[in-house]
Amino acid sequence: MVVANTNRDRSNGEVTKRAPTIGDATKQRIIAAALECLRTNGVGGTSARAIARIGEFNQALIFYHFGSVTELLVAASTSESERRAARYAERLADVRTLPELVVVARALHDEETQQGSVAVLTQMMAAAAHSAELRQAVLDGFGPWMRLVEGAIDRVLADTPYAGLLPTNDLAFAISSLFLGVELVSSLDPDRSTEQRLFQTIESLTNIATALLQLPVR
Amino acid sequence: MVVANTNRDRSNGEVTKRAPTIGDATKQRIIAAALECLRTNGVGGTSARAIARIGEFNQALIFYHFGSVTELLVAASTSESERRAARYAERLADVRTLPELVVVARALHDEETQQGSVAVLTQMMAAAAHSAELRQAVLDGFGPWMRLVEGAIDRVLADTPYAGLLPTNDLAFAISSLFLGVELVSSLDPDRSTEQRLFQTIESLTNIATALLQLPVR
DNA sequence: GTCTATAGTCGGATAGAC
DNA sequence: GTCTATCCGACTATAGAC
Repeated sequence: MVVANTNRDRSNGEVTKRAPTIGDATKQRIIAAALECLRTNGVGGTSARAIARIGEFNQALIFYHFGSVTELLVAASTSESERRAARYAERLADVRTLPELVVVARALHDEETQQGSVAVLTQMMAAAAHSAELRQAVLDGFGPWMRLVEGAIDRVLADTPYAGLLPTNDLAFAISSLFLGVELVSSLDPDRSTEQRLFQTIESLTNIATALLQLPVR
Repeated sequence: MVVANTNRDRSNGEVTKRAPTIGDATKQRIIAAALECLRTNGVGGTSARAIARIGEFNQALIFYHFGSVTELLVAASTSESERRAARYAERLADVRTLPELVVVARALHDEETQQGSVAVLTQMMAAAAHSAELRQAVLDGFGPWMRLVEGAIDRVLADTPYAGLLPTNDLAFAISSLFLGVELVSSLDPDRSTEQRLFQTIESLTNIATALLQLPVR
């Protein structure tokens, strides 16, 4: 994967009337192949040719539709972030207590890991090191995600004496980062024992934490 | 970067008498160039030729000393892990209270980020996706690091009612992962405002947490 | 909008001179 | 132990047929 920049999005011409993320079917197909390529081949093995092989289309299509491989990855990152945000929005919507949050977090973690979207994210972050545009796209993707986490934290704290007293945006950033860190380390571990033990510990400590949350503020 | 495997470590022959990590000067020079290349070019831009250009030595030397680029990265990962462990050992040795731990953590975070070793780690994790050997090396590197964090946590908890009651290995894993996650997200953010705010928040919450730690166990 | 063909560059890895 | 020279495959990106 070598960074390059040429013209972009020739197929859309000057004026875009569609929502930016609902491209035509071909673009979606190319994006899907790019994600699959990142997942299975990594950044180092991700090239226009490798992506085209996976998606079974012609390599030149990538340059026609996206201008360069890097710009395709930017589109793929955005697409992936939206998918993730939608999933978290759905799952976190009903969370109102700490035990619920813990259960949902573990389920999401298992799904994300199993489906390989952690692998994609790792590769995206690595690729981001050499394209400011891609770095921004990946960072922008974290925003909505953290806001969803923050919303869930707000609801969990709503019934406690700490409601409105804690900096929930920092808490959301910390919890999201913790989640990300655990996912990344877990993805290196073949048997995932440490990760499973951590989740068990968290679950068994939840009642203590819940009690702490009911404690009056000094 | 394409994964490959050939013979390894021809220069050491059959019997190794030196400690495994104190290779000769040339090997160290090659490892340093590889790390620099990962930092500045990323996985995608890391090749035998690129590394040799940075270190100003001949490209063939890499294959003579390490057998393949992937095996060079394994050696570089180990070297980097040892460097990190030594640094953390030194800094965490005197930590005995929560406020001390927080101060040291922030200082370490700033140093690691500024020196670009977070960037190297990101690229290593991405590269690890396609070499089981490299994945193991990166994972192994986390072990000593987490044990150092665990030691510090043990000392912090020693003077509290929680001494011996909390699963400090899980705590260490969680805190290390949190640290890693924060570093990775921070490395994407150009102005690092979120990160700095988080550390400020943590510092200002330290006294509350210290008070909580003195609370009797139910 | 999709294809083939091609340009020019860079990659891993080895053989063999010194 | 270090170098030059080389094989050959893979890469990005474009031109131009359909």
